This record gives sequence, structure tokens and C-alpha cells, in this order.
Amino acid sequence: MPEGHTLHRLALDLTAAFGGRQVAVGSPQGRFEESAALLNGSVLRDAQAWGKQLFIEFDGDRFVHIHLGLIGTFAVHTDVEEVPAPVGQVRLRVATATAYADLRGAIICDLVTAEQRDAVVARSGPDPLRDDADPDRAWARISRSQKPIGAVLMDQKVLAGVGNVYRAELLFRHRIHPLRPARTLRPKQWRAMWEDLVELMRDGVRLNRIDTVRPEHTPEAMGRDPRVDDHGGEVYVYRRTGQPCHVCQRPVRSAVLEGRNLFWCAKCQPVFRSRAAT
DNA sequence: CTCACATGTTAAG
DNA sequence: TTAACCTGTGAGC
Repeated sequence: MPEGHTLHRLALDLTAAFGGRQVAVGSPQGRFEESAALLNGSVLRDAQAWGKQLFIEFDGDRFVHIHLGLIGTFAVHTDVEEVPAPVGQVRLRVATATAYADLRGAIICDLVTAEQRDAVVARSGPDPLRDDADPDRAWARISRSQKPIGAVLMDQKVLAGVGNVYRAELLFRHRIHPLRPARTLRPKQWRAMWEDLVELMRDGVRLNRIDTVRPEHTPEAMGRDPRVDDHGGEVYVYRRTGQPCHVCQRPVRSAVLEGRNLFWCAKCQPVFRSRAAT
């Protein structure tokens, strides 16, 4: 489930399990073997996330840069009696006597310098999960973009950490059609969206899942079957094509934009018309 | 069981 | 535009 909240949660879990400790580092699968050998037995300082990028810092200003991509997983196991033999394609394993973490299927796993880490961070837009993030930096791009807001929200150079689920849900919560030109948004709208994202994504880190349905629209509040959709009723439109909108009951629509699926409600998220045209 | 598809991104063609 | 990453889930047989 790799949107920004997943990486921030991983950073916290990795730091809690291994921070300040000497760790064994290996690459059972082999593709990270040389770097793993250099790190093996070093002290792991901590782990940090910027958007969907994860960096694990080791002694000597050395960082492992990880990006999970679409199918990557990084499973942290703590308080184990014994560290088990790795199963399957484990690209990276970090372990102590009582904890281990296995990385599989990641698109990036590289040993990098502080400068290389900084360069990746510099390329990223503001991350709603970082306290020092500046939403005005994102607004500068959004307010000048000719592209649909649905495309701009997914651009990691504009905004770091938002993926397809947060995109779909944020636009629904703010009643904005995903194909509306980004530059037609008003500053106040963007401010509200940013504040909402900060809250939603913090919840995402805490719960390790994405929950976006407001209390007034929960199955209980709306008097509908709580098991209507396979996400347990926690999202409004993501992957709910054809199912009734939780607010207006009209079927959820979907389309492909820049190779990714869009989901929206045609009634709750009307197509934008400029004032000049009306 | 096999198959398609997915919360993502880069590099090759 | 396509392949790669090669996991994990759910649908269908």
C-alpha cells in the first residue's frame, strides 16, 4: 500500500526497531549484495521519508534509498524469538537478534551519499506529512498548470506522497472534478485541500490504512449495508466504479488519465464551468 | 489453480 | 509507449 503514509509509517517502525543499534545487513536475493556487505555490522541511525522516498541512515553518512514502487513491500517484524531464514526474493534484510525487516519487489534500493539523498529531496514537492512542508510551493505549480488537477496532484514534483487513493478521495471530499484545469482552483480551495491532506495522511500513518469517509457518511449514519464495498466503507470513490456514491447514490464513474485510473462521482463533483462562460 | 490487475516510477525504445 | 520491478489480492474456473 505504498502512498506517502505507508513510507512515513515504515520510517517510524524501522527507527523504533533498529535506530541506534548495530545491525546485520544482507541481500539474500543478491541484487543488493555488494552494498549490503559494506553496511553489515554498522549502526543504523534512523529512517526518514519524503513523500514516497525512504532513506535509512547508517554510520558514516551512508543512506539506503528505497522506493517501493507499485509492488514493493518492506515488512518489519519485532520481538521475534529467532530470526527466520529468508523466504523468497528478499532484496534487503536488516536484522538484530530479536527483529528483522525484509524488503521485496522494490523499484529502488541503492546505497547513496548525503548529497544524493539531498538531491532526491530537492526534486520533491512539499510533503503534507512533514512539519516543514510549504503548501505555497505546491500552489505555485498548481495555479500555473494547464493540466487537469487530477494529474497535477499525482506529480511528485508538485506534491510528495499523494497517490491514486488520496487523489481520488481528496477530490471527492472537496467536490472537485478530476479533469478540472488546475489553474482554475482558487487559493482558498487549495488551502482547504492541503489542510485536509495533512489530517487524512496523519490518520493514514497512525492507522496504517486510508480512511476518508466523514462520520456523517458512514454506513451507520446513512442507513446502508456496512459491507457494500470491499474497502469496508472507508473510501468514497476509489475503486468503486459502478457502485452507488455514498452521498448521492449515483454510480461512481472511472476513466484513465496518464495511465492511471480516475474515480469520481459525476453529481458530487460537477464539471467546472468558468464564470465568464456562464 | 491461474489470471489480471494494482496504492508507482524509471529507463529503454 | 512499453518493460521492468517480480508482491499480493481477488475473481473466476
